[in-house]
Amino acid sequence: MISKSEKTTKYIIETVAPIFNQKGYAVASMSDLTAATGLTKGAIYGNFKNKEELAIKAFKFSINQVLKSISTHQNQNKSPLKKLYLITDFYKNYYDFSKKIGGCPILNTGVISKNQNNKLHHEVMLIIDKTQSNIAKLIDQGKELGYINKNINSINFARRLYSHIQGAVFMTYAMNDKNYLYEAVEEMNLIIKKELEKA
Amino acid sequence: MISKSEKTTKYIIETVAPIFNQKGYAVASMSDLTAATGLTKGAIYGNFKNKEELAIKAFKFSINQVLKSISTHQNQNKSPLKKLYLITDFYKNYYDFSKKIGGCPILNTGVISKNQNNKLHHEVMLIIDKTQSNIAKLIDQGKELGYINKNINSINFARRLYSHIQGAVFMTYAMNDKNYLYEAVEEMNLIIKKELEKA
DNA sequence: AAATAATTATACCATTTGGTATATTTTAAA
DNA sequence: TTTAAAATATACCAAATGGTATAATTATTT
Repeated sequence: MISKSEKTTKYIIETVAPIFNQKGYAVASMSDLTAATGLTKGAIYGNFKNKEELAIKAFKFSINQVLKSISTHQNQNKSPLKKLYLITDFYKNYYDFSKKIGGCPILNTGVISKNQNNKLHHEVMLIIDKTQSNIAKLIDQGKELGYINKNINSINFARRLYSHIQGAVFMTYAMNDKNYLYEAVEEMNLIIKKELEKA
Repeated sequence: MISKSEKTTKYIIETVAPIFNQKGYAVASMSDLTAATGLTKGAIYGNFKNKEELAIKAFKFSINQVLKSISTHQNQNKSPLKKLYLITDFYKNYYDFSKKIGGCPILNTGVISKNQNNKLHHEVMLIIDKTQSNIAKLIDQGKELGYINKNINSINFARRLYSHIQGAVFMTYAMNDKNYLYEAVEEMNLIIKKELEKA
């Protein structure tokens, strides 16, 4: 059975995640967190060792929200190639989607934690690695099934795709302009068609 | 003649710029700044209205360092098309270059100031706009001189170029891997060749 | 329902925050 | 070189920081 404290632990993480995502570990203050949750420091420190532990769990929660949504979106189709297109398609709505969770956790935490918090930065690297190798696996599957050109470097292509999209995510946020994402997705789709798809 | 205070004002800005660039406006504390400069708060507040004014001037200083270097690099050649290639070429060394000034000021300030400091965020947007229109102008000149395809949208291409490179800048920093920049530059060069250059 | 255990609130801690008034020093002008 | 002005250092301020010990409250078990 689910205990009371497990509920509040979950509640704290969910409530606090967007704040850490927006402000970063250092700037998100305990009073920000108590104000948002309606709880006291006693409650928060009763459920988490310190601010850092909470920040890391909050980051993982935010990331999971993104990964789950991508995964769900992907499952619209079984074909590895179609799944690739569904990934780029997902990012068409990424501005609105990520706004709800306080921005892109990879971009924000990636930049903010770089010179501030090694543990958080490490988490970011793990997620990027994981995401890229998932894309690479998809490409490999496409090769196996004969949809994708065999002489293309899967992990290389995954890196290009990810880098390209994250650039658009940054630009969209920095300039408040969704078109960067739209344009990048269009461009990536063309590249997938030209370079990956077998004639 | 250059007064003493003008010197210290300049000295403070230069010394403090990398700190703001790394930590962001809020996290860079006055004691960080006094420690780095070897000056006291009295000296700093005697030369700047408050921390925010200093942060903005520091950002402008950091940006100017980047823009000047790009400009110098570009001046190796007169041809607009060659200048475009020199821009992408500049970013091959951007990891090492920007490291010296505390990271990429556009990326860092763009992300960190987004939900924190409107004035800084505004400065970021101005610089991105300016940079993109400079690239667009170069493309337009290339059209005039007959080197570049006339039916290509200059500002659109500038946006793509900038977005692409900033993505690689982010990835390079987040992953401590210069290859993202190398790969993006290679890809951009191919795109310039294929889409811009007249046959 | 009573007793125990787990959870949350309160009140506090030392330290640090940005900023300022004033004293001291240094610079530039006479 | 003396004097006025400008710049820097010192000492302080109230407010906020992360964190903790303990008291009060709520869940859970018996």
